[in-house]
Amino acid sequence: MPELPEVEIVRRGLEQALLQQSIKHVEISRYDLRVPIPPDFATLVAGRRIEKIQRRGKYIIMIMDGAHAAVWHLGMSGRVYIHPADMVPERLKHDHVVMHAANDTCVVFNDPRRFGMLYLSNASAWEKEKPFVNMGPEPLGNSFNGPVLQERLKGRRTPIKVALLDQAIVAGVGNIYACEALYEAGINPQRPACDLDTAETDALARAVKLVLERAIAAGGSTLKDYHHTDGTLGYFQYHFSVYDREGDPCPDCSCREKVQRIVQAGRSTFYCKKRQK
DNA sequence: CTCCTGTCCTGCCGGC
DNA sequence: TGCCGGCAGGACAGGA
Repeated sequence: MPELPEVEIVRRGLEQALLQQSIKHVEISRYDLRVPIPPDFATLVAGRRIEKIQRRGKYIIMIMDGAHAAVWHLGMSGRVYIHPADMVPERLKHDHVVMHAANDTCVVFNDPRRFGMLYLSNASAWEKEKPFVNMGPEPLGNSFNGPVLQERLKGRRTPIKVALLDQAIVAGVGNIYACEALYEAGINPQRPACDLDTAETDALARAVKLVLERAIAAGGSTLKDYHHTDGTLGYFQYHFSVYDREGDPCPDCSCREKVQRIVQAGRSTFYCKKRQK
């Protein structure tokens, strides 16, 4: 899925297309996402004006008049297409939700694996919902830095890679950027999280910020089927240092090592065992 | 508390 | 060509 950078790109696209627009109507063809869409979602959203579109971790929150907030997660395979008013969108398999705005912009949520999530909350209380109660700091905000990260890793003997995937440690980091940040910081993904010293957590916090910012600047990464919200492809030029590059030479060519793939907590980790200590 | 496993679901790719 | 196993960006529940 969409990790933080991809979700942020989607958020920006939605903001451009929908801010201050009213929702004319919503078509829902499948309610049975992993967490089902509430049956009255379409009814409650119809006629509402979108006042703000926020992101928290990998979630998008659309604040509407009438004190509603739509909370949206794209899961592993979710995509958002934004069709301008003059385009009649072709109906694709797995288009589960189609929102029509007053200006005839049409927003489509397509999610083959249906791991996504879409529900209604309250505009002033969405942060009290389950996903956000224990969520860690926003990595790109001022409240995330080396000391904060070190504090949050205290007592966690789990491998640092696995800890980075825990949304309670830091929000929005997924499998790709966890690998990339650890490579950038030169830290072995298998190190127990609480063993990192001050200099290392400092380097890691900086690396997390760097890889996320870089990816946002590149327009979100293009991986297999990731598309921008306008349906155009992302940047093919952008590629990862280690993620999905097993056997490739380490991009830090001075170490002359090959990228390794291991499995941690059931998920692939890619790293350079020479560069990452 | 932490940590480990299994599960939800479809699509795609590689091997035979 | 087709079938089958393994794997995929996430998050949660349940149990040790």
